[in-house]
Amino acid sequence: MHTLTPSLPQIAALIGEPARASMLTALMAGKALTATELALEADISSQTASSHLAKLLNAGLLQVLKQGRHKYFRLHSAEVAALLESLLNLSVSLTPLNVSTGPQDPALRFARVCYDHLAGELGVRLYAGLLTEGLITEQDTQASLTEKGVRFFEGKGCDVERLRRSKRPLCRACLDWSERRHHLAGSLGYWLLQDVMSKGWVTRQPDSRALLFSPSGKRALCKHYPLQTRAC
Amino acid sequence: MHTLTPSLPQIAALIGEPARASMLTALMAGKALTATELALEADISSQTASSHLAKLLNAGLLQVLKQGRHKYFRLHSAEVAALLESLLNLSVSLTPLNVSTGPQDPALRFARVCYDHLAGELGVRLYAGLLTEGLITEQDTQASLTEKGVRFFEGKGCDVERLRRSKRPLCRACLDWSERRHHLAGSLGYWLLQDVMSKGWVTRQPDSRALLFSPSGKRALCKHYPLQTRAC
DNA sequence: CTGATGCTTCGACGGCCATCGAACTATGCA
DNA sequence: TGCATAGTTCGATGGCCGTCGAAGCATCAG
Repeated sequence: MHTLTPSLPQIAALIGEPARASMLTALMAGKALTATELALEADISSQTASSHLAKLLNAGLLQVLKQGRHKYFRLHSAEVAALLESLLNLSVSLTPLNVSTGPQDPALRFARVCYDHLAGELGVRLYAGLLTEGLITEQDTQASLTEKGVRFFEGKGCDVERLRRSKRPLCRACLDWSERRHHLAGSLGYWLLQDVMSKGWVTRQPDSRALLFSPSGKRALCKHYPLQTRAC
Repeated sequence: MHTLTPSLPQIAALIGEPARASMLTALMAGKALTATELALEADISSQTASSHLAKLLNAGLLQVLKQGRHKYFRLHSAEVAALLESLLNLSVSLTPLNVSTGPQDPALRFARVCYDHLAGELGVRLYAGLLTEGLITEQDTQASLTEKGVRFFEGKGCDVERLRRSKRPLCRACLDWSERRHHLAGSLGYWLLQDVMSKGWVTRQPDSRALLFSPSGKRALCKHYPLQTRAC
């Protein structure tokens, strides 16, 4: 429960502590994690983690779900995720271009989860393909589904109208951490990731944001979605 | 110049210090301010302010412009402003509804500048009016100009296509600090404020984010733009 | 040159808070 | 019932950093 109404600098200070920032970015993957998992993620003791998590809860940045002797934490709302995302984007945009960006792990660079949608090289190529096929249009960080795009996704079994009625924006362009180009976020980005996961084309690597594509899954993705070729 | 590439928690920690947060939010008004003005704003000595400003500059959050013996600071980019805005929005949305929100000054509550667009009661009523007239549509924080809206604004002398080509999004719904309802942001929001200011309907109060509408200016605004009535 | 103003650097002080050991409670398993 | 594990509370320690006084540059006015 929130005891004090957190002000802007208080929220920023909470995120400004490296251990807490580690936990929060770990939760960007969208999965709920336990206190010990988060302690490992941040490389701190469980006591310290407990104190941090209490503060984040108290400020309303996290939700908690008790299950037996475990406590599962997740981000409180999409607004919190959006804040973390804009922080991440800013830190990326402030980083000089000559240093290598993002994670080193090739699997992470290739395909990973960003909060709840597809990121990495594959996410960027998919977004670019949707754009060149005229299925979405872009104006800065604001993307919209075209008429053609609506027909395309409904042909894949997506209830676009239902997504549109949800609280989150339908399409958003999210700046990719490692690629520095946009990938698809928003409720449609969420639906898309769910779709390719439900079809078994991809599986989540345990304890990581990385996504593992089977060879056949990768072929299927290329066939059913317009991926831009690597070259460009 | 940026010596180190600031990471996410570093950026957050910079904003998390109350004095620095004061300076940054003061700069949200869009005007460039001198070091002493910012020191006054944050209620700290000039030495301390100098140290804070050096850190913000070094992290790439601010730009500086030397003019004689003065230094004018402003936010480095629209991305920084967007980050501050999402922080502000989150702190508003986390604040319980039973406490009075936003500034006490009635002039500030009525009309003020939010970075570079119109906020306050008038901004909220204008946004609602645009919505009910079908000039814009809204899906969560994503607003778009309708065909009718394009014709409306072009009739007012706005080059919508040019705005669309700018780096910023054309329309954005920005959660109003005092009113807790949306007002119009994005490049169109910027154009609109410039328009009403160039027409002399409103003037900026010196050293404040408040906007002063003359009686005739207010009438003109009501006549030329669809303001929602106070009641709703 | 002289004085005034804007801003910076240096150094010392002080407070806040992240950290972890130790001890404790709560849940699950056999 | 007893042991193991998850999580919390308390207290002591230590480090980081915001703060301002004093002194030092730079710029401008005369």
